[in-house]
Amino acid sequence: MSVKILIVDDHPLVLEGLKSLLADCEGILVAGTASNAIEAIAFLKTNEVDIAFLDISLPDISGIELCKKIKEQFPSVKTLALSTFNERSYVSRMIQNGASGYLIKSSGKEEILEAIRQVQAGGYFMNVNFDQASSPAPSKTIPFLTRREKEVLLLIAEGLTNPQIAEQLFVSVTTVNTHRQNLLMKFEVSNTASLIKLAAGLGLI
Amino acid sequence: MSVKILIVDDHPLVLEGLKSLLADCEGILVAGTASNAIEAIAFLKTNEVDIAFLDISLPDISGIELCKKIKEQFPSVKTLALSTFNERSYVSRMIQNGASGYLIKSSGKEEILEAIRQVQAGGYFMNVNFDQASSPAPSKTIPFLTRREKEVLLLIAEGLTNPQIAEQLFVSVTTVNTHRQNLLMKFEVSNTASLIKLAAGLGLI
DNA sequence: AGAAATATCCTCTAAAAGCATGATTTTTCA
DNA sequence: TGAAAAATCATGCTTTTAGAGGATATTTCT
Repeated sequence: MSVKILIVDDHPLVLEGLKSLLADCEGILVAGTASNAIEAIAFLKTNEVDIAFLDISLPDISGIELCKKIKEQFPSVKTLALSTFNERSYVSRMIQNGASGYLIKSSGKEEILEAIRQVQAGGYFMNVNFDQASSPAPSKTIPFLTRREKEVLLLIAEGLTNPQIAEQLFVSVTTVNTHRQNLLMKFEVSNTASLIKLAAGLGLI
Repeated sequence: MSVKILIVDDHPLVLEGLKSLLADCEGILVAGTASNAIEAIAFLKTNEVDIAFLDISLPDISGIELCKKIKEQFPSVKTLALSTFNERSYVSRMIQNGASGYLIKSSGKEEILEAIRQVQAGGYFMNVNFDQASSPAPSKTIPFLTRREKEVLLLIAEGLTNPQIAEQLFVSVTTVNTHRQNLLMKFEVSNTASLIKLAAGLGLI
């Protein structure tokens, strides 16, 4: 019995690459592919799948959200995050949402096969070569942000000043400022530049 | 006579994808692949290549720089930029550096073949479906930054204040401030938050 | 119902950033 | 070698941020 795999990625090249990489491996069957979350969910409703490879950046909803949905609706499907070296920081979120591991897209064939084996056996898989040709940052986890903090962060990123944000959100400037201070605290930075850089790196804005 | 192609990308998946996509096309031969700029240059020194597909984000130097180098050392090699939807803004730089066009990685097989045909015929190729499932921003071009401005931008992104940057660069605070103002002007923004967000989106930091 | 988390508001101070205007020196390159 | 571009510095002013300290509603969840 082959391991049935669903690949979800919006880049045909990645789909093709993974498919061709897995095609000639015995015991592995690429059951289908999807280029967005809707397609992925639809496919899972009508097909049996063992492992789903989820790209983290999808056109409709993020792979993180998709992972959550899949785990809710199809708990038996194991998920593997597919991330580029830029998106590693997402990975912890994925794991929190039930993913069985992640692969960076620069993984070689052996790593991919190893990941499938591990996950199919009920284990976890993570690329270990963390800080090679990529961000030297210790890949921080995303701080937990409240609804309001996210809103404020977004508006800051859009270039609004505190007074403008206050107007937008119908609150006082001091409130906005408090949220701002909390953001700086949670991200452990001391100014807007660092805040936005980090948030951008984490894909939050 | 087949069109000889070199693919330069640090993601094995993309390499595989392109290779398998082009493998069964007559008149096209994937002469080789490289996962970084050094390998690419080395390959070109010893092999004949018609078209080089260049990923924009490479581990050593950017595809943009690589494009320039290739054009200098191997003027007969035509280059095609490979970009993800996030990196479109780089494209104009590529073109300025002599690229014959660009492909977004979400291109389908037909588009890729069409691109090869066009470029081989001495023409240019650009994906036209610009603003579909991607950034709603009008995909700005990267403003031309001077050496010093890039340095300052980087230090700002690292969270340094003007006085700290001045100390780092052994110049006065007013100088740093001037560079900062110029950055804001060139990016057409009015504060650090927007600046960093834009710069991060363009992959500059 | 009650604790905990979240959101809201306040004052005050100092530091930093943003904006305008102008000028000199150094590099770069045609 | 000259013109253009880049880098340097200055002054003065306004707005915004950063930081500290505290306070009161409002949700949320057990």
